[in-house]
Amino acid sequence: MSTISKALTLLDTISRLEREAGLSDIARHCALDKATTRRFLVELEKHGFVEQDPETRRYRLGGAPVRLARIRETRFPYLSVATPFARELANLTGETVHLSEHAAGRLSTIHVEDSQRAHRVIVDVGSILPYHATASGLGFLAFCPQKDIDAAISAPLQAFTDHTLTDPAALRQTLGETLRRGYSICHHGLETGVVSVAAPIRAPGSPPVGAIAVAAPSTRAEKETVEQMGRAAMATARRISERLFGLEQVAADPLARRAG
Amino acid sequence: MSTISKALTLLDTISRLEREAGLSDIARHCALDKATTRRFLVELEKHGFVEQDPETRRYRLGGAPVRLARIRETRFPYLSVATPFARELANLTGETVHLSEHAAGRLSTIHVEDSQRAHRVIVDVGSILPYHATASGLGFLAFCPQKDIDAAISAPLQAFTDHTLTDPAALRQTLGETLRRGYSICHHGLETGVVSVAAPIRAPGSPPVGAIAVAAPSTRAEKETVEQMGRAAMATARRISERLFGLEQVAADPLARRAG
DNA sequence: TCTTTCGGTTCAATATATGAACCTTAGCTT
DNA sequence: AAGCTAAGGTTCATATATTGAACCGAAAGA
Repeated sequence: MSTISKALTLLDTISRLEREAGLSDIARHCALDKATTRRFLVELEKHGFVEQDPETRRYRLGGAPVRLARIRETRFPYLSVATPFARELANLTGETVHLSEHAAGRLSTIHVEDSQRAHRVIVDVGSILPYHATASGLGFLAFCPQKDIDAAISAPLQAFTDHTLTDPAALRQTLGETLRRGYSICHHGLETGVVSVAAPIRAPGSPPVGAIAVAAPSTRAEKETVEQMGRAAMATARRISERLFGLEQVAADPLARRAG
Repeated sequence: MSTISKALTLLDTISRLEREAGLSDIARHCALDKATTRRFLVELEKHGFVEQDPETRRYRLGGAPVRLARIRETRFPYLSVATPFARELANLTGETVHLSEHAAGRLSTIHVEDSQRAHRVIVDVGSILPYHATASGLGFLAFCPQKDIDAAISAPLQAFTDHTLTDPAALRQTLGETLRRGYSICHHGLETGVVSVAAPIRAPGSPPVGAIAVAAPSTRAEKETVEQMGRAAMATARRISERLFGLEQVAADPLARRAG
């Protein structure tokens, strides 16, 4: 194992510890020699990734990641990361795939991979996806904190078709099912003749950052096909989430584990 | 130099690049061998600190720091505590406010609240603030122990403009004035046409953790305005410090700790 | 008081990092 | 289309950084 890997694993271990820890403690947790642990800590401290409390001599996570995270946020390449996965999912399912981002309290389409088929669903880049009437919206909302769900449901729920879910109680039940299932299903919610499935792109400790959805004409959407697409969307969303936020945290998330 | 340091320096270099960069580019920037650079990148990628775009094969900052930064924030909520105060200060002054954190021996910008005006100062998140050439740097350094001041002044002092303070004696005098005044003033230190003021965010018994600064175009920076902004920055910094560390400790005599 | 454990250090043994040379592919010039 | 350049990536003998048992002094328990 490379030195870099060992050091970054140590950093990860420190980040997982509930409280600041001493040298011997950290060495034990990482199964590393005390001398090695110390050298790693000193190097990491030089670069601000860990801090040592001058009084207790215990070590804690440093401030350097904050700067990196802020830079990352300003350049957040959500689109370029997710696009290849979306294309893959489009190739796999043969249906139109679209990617949405949560911003300004709304879910908006930021990328579309069109199905290759002549008879296909068209989704416009830039279109707003209502929470209650799209698979993306449901898949996103189901994994949000309760207060966000309450806020979304307390808003007026427009009926786009006669299948659109507008009853708060029914909506809550659907969200519960979605949460348990790991992906959402929406029949004719926004437009008749369209069935879609979606799964959230999830951030550790935050609401999801967006969703990825597959939309198919209902003539091609038998129960089994819908389930296959849903599972594929969920797997793709999971892979995107892992790429965006790191493997460990997503894997450690209890909800994600339950879903996977 | 240790492998860890080299790898973390590489990471830092990547974070500074304007755009995603290719392998050879990064190797050149870091003055490292291409093979070494590649191995570092692979290791860093394994841990999510860098990402490689599968299409362009270029490398960029990864998502792992986001997770670490979140953890850091839950334990030491500097950013989330200070941001509302920064916004308030920006509203009050009508000028761009930026917040910096001290880590790895450098002061880096971790948050910016832009002025609402069309003619305003632009500050990039992630940028490094030299001690001798920015209000943030001066405001931070003035409240550090003497040995830190000596260390900072003994380093080469680059002249960014013809107003940049590069004379050690003049710098020491400015730091003394800053300490007595409670906030720093910097005219055209890093860039001509910009005047800024800053005050340190202080931790009891330790050097400051960072600084908060107001930056204005010099056309709007008359003496009285600068003094107003300085006092406002100082008051804001004090309130942030109090929120982070509690009232009593921050209120204690600052100079008593200079020996530290 | 004695014992254990702590943070931290040393240095010979050794595992790991290194980089010149290499390969393949992509894009540009002639 | 041939020829050139520079890209990303790989190999392996050499060189160097990493390793950890043994060590130290201090402090916390017994």
